[in-house]
Amino acid sequence: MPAEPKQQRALKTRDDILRGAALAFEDFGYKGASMREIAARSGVTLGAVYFHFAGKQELARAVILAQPDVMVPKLQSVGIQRLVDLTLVWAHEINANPVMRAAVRLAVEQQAHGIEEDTSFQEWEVLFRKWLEEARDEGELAPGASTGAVAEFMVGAMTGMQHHARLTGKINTLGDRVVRMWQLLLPGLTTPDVAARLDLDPRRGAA
Amino acid sequence: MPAEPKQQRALKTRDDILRGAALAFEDFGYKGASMREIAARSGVTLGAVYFHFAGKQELARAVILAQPDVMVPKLQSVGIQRLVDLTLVWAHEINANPVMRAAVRLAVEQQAHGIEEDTSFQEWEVLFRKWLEEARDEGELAPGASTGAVAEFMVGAMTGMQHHARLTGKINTLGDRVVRMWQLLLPGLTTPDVAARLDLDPRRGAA
DNA sequence: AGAGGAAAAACGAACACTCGTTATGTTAAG
DNA sequence: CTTAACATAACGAGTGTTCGTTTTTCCTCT
Repeated sequence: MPAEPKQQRALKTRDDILRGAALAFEDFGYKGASMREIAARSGVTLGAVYFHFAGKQELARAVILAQPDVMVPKLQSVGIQRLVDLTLVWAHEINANPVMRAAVRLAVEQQAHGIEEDTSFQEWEVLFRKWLEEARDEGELAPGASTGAVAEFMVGAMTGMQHHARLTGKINTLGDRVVRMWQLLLPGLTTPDVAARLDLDPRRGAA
Repeated sequence: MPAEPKQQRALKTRDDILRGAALAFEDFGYKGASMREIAARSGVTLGAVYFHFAGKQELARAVILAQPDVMVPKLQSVGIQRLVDLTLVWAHEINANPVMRAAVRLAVEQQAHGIEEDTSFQEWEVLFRKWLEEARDEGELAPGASTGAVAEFMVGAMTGMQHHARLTGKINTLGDRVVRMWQLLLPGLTTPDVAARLDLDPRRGAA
């Protein structure tokens, strides 16, 4: 951030740029989205973009960091139901918020462009394992389930599902796909009675 | 292919270029890999690259088409075991063959660059469902399982796992991850006795 | 209240560079 | 000597970024 904004219109255009950048990054990826395309989609000129952001890298990082941490709160459920709700909220947010979609794509493409900021992968994995262990403490998990391995697999599966849904153009089916994932996973993850009383309605994602 | 090769050394350099292109595409993606980088990694100059390939698009398509269809044969197993073996061979091939890794990345990135050639997604999904239905015909599947939904999920999960393993730098753990996927999926997919007699050794991937 | 001015914000042209591609030159094989 | 196989150099378009300029906003002083 080369300048702390001191006028309200600055914040407005800064937001416009962030949204425009998200749209461009989502469509073309980091390398494919040009600063001119970003400026065009933001409704501003190149100079304005460089007034608010130091360069392309920081713009991408700003998009990644703009994904709200709103995901975690708002959920008063506990145990596995909380884990389910987390994925449903994630699915809902993905196809409601373009900034979130761009952030996921950028985080996945990252590696070479010095963004680092693992932000999504290890963070999600840690979060998943945390709730899994809480579920195990409440006796909801099947005896053989390893929380680390399950969390690792779920993070990969979720990003893969998002990828698959985006490429096939059916991003709006993400919620249903998440539900089907749970229907497949639950028998091996928990006891039948726990699985039976879980609420798998994708509409739980809209908090 | 702008020229059918008429000398043997031409075939050698053509292979060098294909391998160099695969390495570059794997590291930087389609847009990020420059023709100069490809030429450098191939040990030749730009002119040689353009003598053997018409352009970047065709070079990428050649890399994709170079992935051997060796996956399907060599497996004399049937039913779900065959499906398991298919994923294990895939995992083994991924971290043994750089051309395969590049092909997967290119196929996943495709979309905008006019490569099309879906080659991986719908094809894999069709293949998976085919073996799933064969497994159901042999009575190995649990009554509630939908072959279409399972195949769709597995394709997404597999590409997601590959992505996750590559980003975290642990591509060699792919086989173990595939095994853990099956351990999670099988309880909800088949009957306990069928699951018990399956062989999940990742070394089955090395045909 | 209203003119003056400084700083903030946005503009737009230009720079240095890399890109994919092509044209031309040079070497090796038959 | 002819042509295939490669090397070298250049072109035009597009890239990220910089910079001088203009416009807008806000604060001050009479």
